[in-house]
Amino acid sequence: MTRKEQKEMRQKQIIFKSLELFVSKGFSETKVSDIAEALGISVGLLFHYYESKEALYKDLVEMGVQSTKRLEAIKFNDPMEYFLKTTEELFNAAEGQPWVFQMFVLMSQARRCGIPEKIRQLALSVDQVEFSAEIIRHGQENGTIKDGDPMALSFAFWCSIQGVMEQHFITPDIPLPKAEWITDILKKHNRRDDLK
Amino acid sequence: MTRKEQKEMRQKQIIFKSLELFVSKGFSETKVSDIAEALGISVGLLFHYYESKEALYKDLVEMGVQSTKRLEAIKFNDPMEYFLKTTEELFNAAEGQPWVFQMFVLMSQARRCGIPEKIRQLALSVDQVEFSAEIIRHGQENGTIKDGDPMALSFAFWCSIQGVMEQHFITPDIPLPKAEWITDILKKHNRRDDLK
DNA sequence: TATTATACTGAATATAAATTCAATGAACTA
DNA sequence: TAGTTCATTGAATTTATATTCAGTATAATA
Repeated sequence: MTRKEQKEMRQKQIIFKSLELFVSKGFSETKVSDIAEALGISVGLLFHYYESKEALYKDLVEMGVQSTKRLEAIKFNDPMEYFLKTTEELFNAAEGQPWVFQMFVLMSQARRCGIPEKIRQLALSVDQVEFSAEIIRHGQENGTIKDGDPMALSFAFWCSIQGVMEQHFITPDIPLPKAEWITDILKKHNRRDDLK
Repeated sequence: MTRKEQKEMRQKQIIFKSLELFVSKGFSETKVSDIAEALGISVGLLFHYYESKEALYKDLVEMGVQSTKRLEAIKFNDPMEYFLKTTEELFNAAEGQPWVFQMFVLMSQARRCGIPEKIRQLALSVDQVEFSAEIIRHGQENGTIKDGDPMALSFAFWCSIQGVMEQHFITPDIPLPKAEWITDILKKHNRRDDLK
């Protein structure tokens, strides 16, 4: 194997394994020795590739920023379609490529206190809530999304996605919800309260 | 002040302040010195009251187990009423008595890896998802709750609550959702797809 | 009031985990 | 092939933090 190949392979190994560990155990709870052990390499080698545990984590958050931005680029005709597509895409990804949604969980983790402030700010720099609130406003105008503070609705939607993603990581045996269940948080249902 | 009073007051101080810190920063990220400093007492005194950081955390989780059980005791006539009442209660509590919902967040934290295994098991011993799935089954029978795997629906509901609670702790400025938005995840809406 | 118990402190110790480093061997380069 | 670079290791070092401890002050008790 050539040097270049070897290096790239190691970097990928390290990135993906540490993502997995950071997401399941958290930043502080994950020891560099855990990562090294999980990869079957020495701790020293980790420091050959990353100058510090923090730098490794920062690289991951930067990856997360990128993939979050990609979420915002999803094309859609109707607001509700955006949320349905996004949710489906995330839930599907959760099955096939674990890293897509691990990323999602990581980003939320990184926004909390207890994370080195610089990295935290980086993670806070992308924010779906505000972005989606704008789309929700359109949906309210064309009558497909229920009334209410768009920020609060957006918040409710994303928190739910977040909650599902995180919990799914902990208990992967419980089946994921259908995307429509979650988007029902936003959807305007034509009233027929008389039934009640 | 009498010795007894003094002791009780200190214990309360320690419990509530450490709950606050553990919830916002996580178990490992919270140093015992952080807690001591936040209370304006010496580190030594903390160890006078609790034999270890772990024991302190365990006490909190035990409190959490109690309050979770209290949630399960809520009286209701109709399944949807249970979920609406529960959600409203939680969201209201989130305003007045922060500890109620801090507890909620703590319990989820405690269920993750990275927490001493014994404590983790304690936190896992109460589980709203299974409990609520049963209620959902009733709701499906009487036609008020949408069709689908009751476990998955219950999971979706509780994960959403979880997500909202956690995020609200981080960004308390964003208004909390209306309880009905969240319960719409479960509610059976009479179809009128022709509109679409 | 004298004695005892205990709330409390700050510094000392132990420990675990991040980081550094000197040494080894395998791939490149001339 | 000889020399250079770099991936790799394992042990040494540093640092951060939990825990312990010897001593002080304040409330209870006789």
